[in-house]
Amino acid sequence: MTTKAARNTTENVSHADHSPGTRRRLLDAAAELFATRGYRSVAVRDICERACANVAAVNYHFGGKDKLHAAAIEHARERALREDLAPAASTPAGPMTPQQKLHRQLHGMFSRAFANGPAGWYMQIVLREMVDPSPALKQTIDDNIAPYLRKLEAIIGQLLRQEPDSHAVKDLVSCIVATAVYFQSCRASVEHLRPGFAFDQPCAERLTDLMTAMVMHTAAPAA
Amino acid sequence: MTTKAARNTTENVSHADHSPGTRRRLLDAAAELFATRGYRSVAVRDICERACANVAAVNYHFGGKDKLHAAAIEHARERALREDLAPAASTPAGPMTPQQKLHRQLHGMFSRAFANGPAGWYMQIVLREMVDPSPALKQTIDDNIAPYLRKLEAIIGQLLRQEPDSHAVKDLVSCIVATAVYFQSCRASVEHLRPGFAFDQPCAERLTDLMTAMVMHTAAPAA
DNA sequence: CCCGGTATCAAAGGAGCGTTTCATTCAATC
DNA sequence: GATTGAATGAAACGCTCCTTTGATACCGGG
Repeated sequence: MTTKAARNTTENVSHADHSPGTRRRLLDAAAELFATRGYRSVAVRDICERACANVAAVNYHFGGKDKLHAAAIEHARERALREDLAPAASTPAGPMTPQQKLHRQLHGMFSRAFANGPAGWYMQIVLREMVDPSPALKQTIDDNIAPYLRKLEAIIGQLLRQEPDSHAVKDLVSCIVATAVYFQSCRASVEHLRPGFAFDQPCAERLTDLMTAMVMHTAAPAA
Repeated sequence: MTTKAARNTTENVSHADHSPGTRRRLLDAAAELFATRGYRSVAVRDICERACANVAAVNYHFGGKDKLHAAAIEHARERALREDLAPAASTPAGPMTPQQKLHRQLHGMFSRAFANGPAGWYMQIVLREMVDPSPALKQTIDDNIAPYLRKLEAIIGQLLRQEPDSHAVKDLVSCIVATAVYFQSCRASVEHLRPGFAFDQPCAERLTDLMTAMVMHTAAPAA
């Protein structure tokens, strides 16, 4: 921290271009590995090997594995915003029905959860965090998960004509999140239980439709 | 040190207390800890401390942590069969509708997942295994999970009038299992996201009904 | 009383991992 | 050219954890 403060006083421009890339490479490697394997399963040595950096670099640039994890989340979030999967669908122009809003939210979640490459890292890290918590679990939840779930609760509460914090609404949201978490964190089990299961975008569409239909049917059940 | 102190003060008593047998105490302690914290998070020392046994006892009696885990699953399975939660409901006398069968299966799963005490250990260990695999993941799946899921697939396939190995059926089963896994393995996250959420039997009933309704509505959707 | 197998115990071995140390390289500054 | 501080690299430290070792206590059969 003293080094960073000294750097900022002398050269306040940007530390991004001053760092010869090691910091950035560490963030990319960390985001990818944390997304695919979770916090505990990834060793600092793994990240440094992939980033072609020395093991001491993590502590030098970030101050520890936990700090790197937090920084990787923010890094992945920015990358996801920049190179989004479906930027075209971001302006549907016009008011959406609650069902459309729901489908849109769920599609955003599942398509990112099943994405390959940097665009999916953020969602995948955050989903992993729920089953394999880092030391900053509560912070991650408050900053990244809770806001998203509140949006879902609002939409589903509207559809069900119930309070967004009722058990009925929150149970549905939990079921949706659970499904995303499951395919993210139980990949080995799913591959053994459902050989040939494809973790791809068509699958994401299928699950999006299933979850949307589940909510809609719960809101307006059959006779 | 607490262990040592406790043992020093009650040396002879502890020895006489060995009546249940070290092996049995290890199995109980292992099953409970594996059920609540998963394979990796539980240290052999934790199990031995709870079982009032020496750390070497695990390797002496079982041959390693992984073997103890496998034995604990079998031990928990037998205990669950012996002191079941709802033995009364085991003889409903008469043919059941597919919906009744489904509700019964799901209630068995969720009530055990939310149970306190030995009756829930087996289900909880097996659900944990999916997100926190032990070295014998595939064996555990084949022996304990896959048969159960095939039953669910048969019932749901019948309800949906689709092949039990179709995506539609298997996706529904995955969603159900995902929900059980979620509340089992994301307890810390759930407690932070839903303060006051009760991991009790009424909650198990609620989720059972929700999952049953979800399948029924998918089988016969509203107009 | 001795003896051999069983069970337990304290202690240490050995591996993996996060972190630290310290020497060195490099670029900018004076 | 010397100096300064950031950045890197190799090695090691400290810790946790699973496992092993060798000694010891117990106990039924010679």
